[in-house]
Amino acid sequence: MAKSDLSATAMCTSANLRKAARAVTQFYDESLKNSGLKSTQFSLLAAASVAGTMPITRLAEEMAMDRTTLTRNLKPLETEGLLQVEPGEDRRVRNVTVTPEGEAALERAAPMWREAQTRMIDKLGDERWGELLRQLQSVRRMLRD
Amino acid sequence: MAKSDLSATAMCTSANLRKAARAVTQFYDESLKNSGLKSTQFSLLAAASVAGTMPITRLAEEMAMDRTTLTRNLKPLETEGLLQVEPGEDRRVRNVTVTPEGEAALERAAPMWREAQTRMIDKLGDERWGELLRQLQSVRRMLRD
DNA sequence: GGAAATGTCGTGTATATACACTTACGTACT
DNA sequence: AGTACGTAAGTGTATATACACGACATTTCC
Repeated sequence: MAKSDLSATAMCTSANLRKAARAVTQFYDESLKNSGLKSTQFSLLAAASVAGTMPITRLAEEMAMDRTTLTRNLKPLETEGLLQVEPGEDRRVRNVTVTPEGEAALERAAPMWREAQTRMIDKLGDERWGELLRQLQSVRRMLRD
Repeated sequence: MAKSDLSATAMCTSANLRKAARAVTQFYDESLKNSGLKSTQFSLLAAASVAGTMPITRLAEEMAMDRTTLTRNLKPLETEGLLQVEPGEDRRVRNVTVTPEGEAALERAAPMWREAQTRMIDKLGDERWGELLRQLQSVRRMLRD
């Protein structure tokens, strides 16, 4: 690869996505600092809350996350008592449920998340922000097919 | 946070970015499978190659990555002999340089990366892909200011 | 010339991410 | 009943990510 070929650095979809994800995650983490939750944990907890009781594999699909990654990510939240993982009827399955403590933690964190979200939208502008979200969803949809 | 409030899951900029980043990184990793490099390593090596010899902190800024993260990410590449980290004139500084072996590894991986990139652009369409990249760069620019 | 401030870096710790492999359960077929 | 296949999940291993802290080098300022 010639030294002058910038495409793999400047144009790589994957690298650009990760780069932006790092920057934005730090931005949200800054706001969530005093919530006791990181962005990743807040997202996971919120997703689990909305989903209700749900097997690990299905929740992993929702999050576009490897199943084994989810298993590890559940650990700290489970330790904190924010969610529960219990066997289902089918004893192969383990179901994830947000505990009342988990819901309370979400309630506490929500305003901080909202503050970050608002600042983000202000910075980007409503228009551009909406477009970005559409693009991201579009990407995921394309990769599923 | 009410159970019906989907905004923190469906609309969170941070969560959506990470989600897309996971999906796309896996997509690129699939293509890079036989290169011996992961997406992250390929990007880092490519960035270091383009940058030439450069201190860790400066390279970290280029990559919008925490300095200490970069330090850890350099390890496997250094172990493989793909890059070198050496003290500079200013003895606080440690300079990163891609070795000839590293350049060779980039050459070998480049076609696989290009294949993923092409498939990606095909899937999204030129128009939408360009728009996505602009959005991502826009986000990073906004966060710097 | 020496103290104080600043700049560059590594490590300890904790979480996030995913692949390969294994284990255990359920279902269908004979 | 028993085998074969498929499904759900955990673990081992390796890398990615970042914060708090401390070590050491340079610069600044008296």
